[in-house]
Amino acid sequence: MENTSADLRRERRIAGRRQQIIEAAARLFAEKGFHRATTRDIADAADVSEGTLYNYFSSKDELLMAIMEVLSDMSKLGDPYDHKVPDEAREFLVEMMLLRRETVDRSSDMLQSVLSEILVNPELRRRYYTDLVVPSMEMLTAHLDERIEQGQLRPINVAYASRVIIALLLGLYVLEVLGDPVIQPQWEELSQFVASVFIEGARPAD
Amino acid sequence: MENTSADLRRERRIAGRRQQIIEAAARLFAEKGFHRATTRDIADAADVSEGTLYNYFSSKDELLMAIMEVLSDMSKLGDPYDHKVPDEAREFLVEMMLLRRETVDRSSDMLQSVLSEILVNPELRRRYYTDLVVPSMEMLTAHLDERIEQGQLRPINVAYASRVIIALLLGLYVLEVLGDPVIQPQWEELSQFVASVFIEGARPAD
Amino acid sequence: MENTSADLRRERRIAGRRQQIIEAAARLFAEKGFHRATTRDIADAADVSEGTLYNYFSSKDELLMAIMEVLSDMSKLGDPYDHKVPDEAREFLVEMMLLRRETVDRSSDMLQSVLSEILVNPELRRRYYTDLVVPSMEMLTAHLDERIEQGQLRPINVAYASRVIIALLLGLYVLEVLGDPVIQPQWEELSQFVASVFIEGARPAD
Amino acid sequence: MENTSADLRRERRIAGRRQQIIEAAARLFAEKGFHRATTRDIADAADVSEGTLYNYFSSKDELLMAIMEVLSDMSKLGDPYDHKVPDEAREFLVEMMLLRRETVDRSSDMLQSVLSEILVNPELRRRYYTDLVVPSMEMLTAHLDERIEQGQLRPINVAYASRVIIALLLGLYVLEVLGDPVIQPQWEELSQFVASVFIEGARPAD
DNA sequence: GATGAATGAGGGTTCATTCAT
DNA sequence: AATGAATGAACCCTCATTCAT
Repeated sequence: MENTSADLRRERRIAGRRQQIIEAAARLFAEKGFHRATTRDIADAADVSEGTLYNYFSSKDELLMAIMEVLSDMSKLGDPYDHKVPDEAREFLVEMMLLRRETVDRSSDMLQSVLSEILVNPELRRRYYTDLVVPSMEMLTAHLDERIEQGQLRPINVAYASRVIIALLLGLYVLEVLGDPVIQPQWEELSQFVASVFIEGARPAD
Repeated sequence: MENTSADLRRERRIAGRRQQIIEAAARLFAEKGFHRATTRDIADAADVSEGTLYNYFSSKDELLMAIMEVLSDMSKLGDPYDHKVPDEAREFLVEMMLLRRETVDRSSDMLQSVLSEILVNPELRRRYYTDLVVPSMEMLTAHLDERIEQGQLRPINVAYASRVIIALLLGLYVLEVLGDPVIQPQWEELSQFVASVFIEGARPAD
Repeated sequence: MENTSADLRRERRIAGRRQQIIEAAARLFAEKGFHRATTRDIADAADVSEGTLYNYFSSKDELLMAIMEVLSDMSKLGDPYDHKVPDEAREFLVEMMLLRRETVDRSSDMLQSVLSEILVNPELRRRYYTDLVVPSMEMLTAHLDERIEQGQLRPINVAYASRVIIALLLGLYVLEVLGDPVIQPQWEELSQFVASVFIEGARPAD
Repeated sequence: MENTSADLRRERRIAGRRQQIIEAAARLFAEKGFHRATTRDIADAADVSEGTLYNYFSSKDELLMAIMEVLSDMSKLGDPYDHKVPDEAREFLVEMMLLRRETVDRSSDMLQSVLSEILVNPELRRRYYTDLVVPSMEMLTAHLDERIEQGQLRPINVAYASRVIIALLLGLYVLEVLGDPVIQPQWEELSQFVASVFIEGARPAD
């Protein structure tokens, strides 16, 4: 049975290498951009040779796709709002934004590395939209529908609403990357703000 | 003073060439991305030689900065909401989004060419933030302040509100670029939706 | 008119460069083989930069094809046996072999560079066969037919005969490349020998 | 003596592996050329690992030399014309060409794999010439000498004659590789033709 | 002996930039 | 001012070879 254990160890090492490379690449892509990060940079950062890099990924593009896939897998881990869904719409929104914060913090490099290339690489764009945006949107739509049905929200257009929410989260992320000094440190207050406006509106009390 | 007239003509020709090159570059950057568009591509598209291109811009990066500058100049053309500011908050929001549509439509290539590089190029990022985002944010803040003062809005946190609005517009633009089939064609309805939720909230009528 | 002369000069320089590169490449391919000669080697030998090399040929393969083309053009310069065709079959054969000698001597590098790759590169092989072998064979066939008609030769199978002669020349060239010490220095005697056997045979006089 | 039998088995297995690898290599070298066939290709085709390949051959070049050696050994298997040498010169020539056909058919891959590299690799060239060409030439020379002595041929220059014959066979092989549609299928007729011309010449009967 | 992951030198190719014309 | 040929650094990728298991 030593075989099994040896094989296991090897497999783990291999899986480790893959992840190691992906993480290094994500870090560098986020830092200097996909095109300015050379395969040598990545290999060095991942502490492997360039040759090894190509044993795991058939091209630099493939490496980007692999990052994309990790992101996609991370978001596929089931409905993030499922456990203990707050039964108040406002709480739900706040919770959603806090979850978003966690996700972004955990996958910051990958998100950023992929984001800028997305705007410019059709294949990647398609995958991002179908694998990440669409599922999020559908999940959100379903939740909103339910809220409306339960009378927690008035019957708004959920197609628009989910787009607006997704766009808002995306946009806040971009602003954050641009260096906005407010968004990240005051995320909690911002969440409260968003929820409050979304639920109550900004019209003056009569 | 034939000199003056000749000089004028020359200057105009030069300005013309400059603009010609900038537009070609923006088109290509938007289409294939900054790094995949070669200086030869740009020269060809602008109908000049590569050498000439370098008579007008000292480097490819400089060309990107020039695009950035045009964008920045376009947004500096005074407060876009100034003329006939609607005196109702909802109208103001709708108007703002329709204006945004126009701006985006007019400068789509430039916006897209710059956007993906922004996420990855610190210098560009800084300039985009200070030259485009901050001014927009300040203008918006001022307007919101005024609305609040006039009692058209309740006293919300304008720092957050302006960020949320900017983020929303940015995010919608990104979604649009990603290929979302709803946003661009239904922009007017979306504007109404956003204004409606922003003003009245999504809470059910009691 | 200075334009014309300048243009002319430039065109000549360009044509010169092309030829310069082709010759350097042929020399190196012949010496070390297509695969062992690097583009840097070639550029150095041609006294240009590697970049320039790619301004004239889109790839290393293309360079090989260009050599092939030169060879093909050289052999297309009309029937080499046309002028003063000896009216005796034996003289014709001798003349043919001496001509062959000249051709080989003049294009030795190109021949050798192309030959080894031909055996291994289908596209090149096809081109060599159709562009060089077939025309030679047809020309030879025509000549033999004529000789037969004129009664200088008995009615042999010309399809076989031309193949045999072409094969013989090819084979002698290969042997020469292999370092055979007899063939090249004694080419004239060899020519006489071949003609003599071809015409009279090696059967003992009765 | 179980040792002996085990050793024997081992040796046989080893010899088997060696041959297996050589054959795979020859096949691939013939198909795509020495440089385009990677060690991985060869290992896969031979159904061994790349590591194993290097247990049997110290380098890729060595593998080519091994193929060369096999070829050389095959031709060393004694005078192929020895058994029942026809006592007529014409028969001898025909027989020789038919034998050649067999040899070529049997070792086609090896011949082709080695041939293109020969033209380009000095060491290989030397070995091919001394190990294969020279012996063939000597054998042929001896035979011709004998024929002349026996009065079956007139006293031609055997040094030239043997070179011409070897060159012819080599050249026909090259033409065949180039895709000539006549040579291989009509080898027998071609043999008759060659013998006939060689013996009787192509001069018209008076 | 067998394996195949790891290596890294080196290859072909691209492209921003320069400069003589 | 305009050109475009020339440049060469730098990139992505391949592959023969090694070596720990």
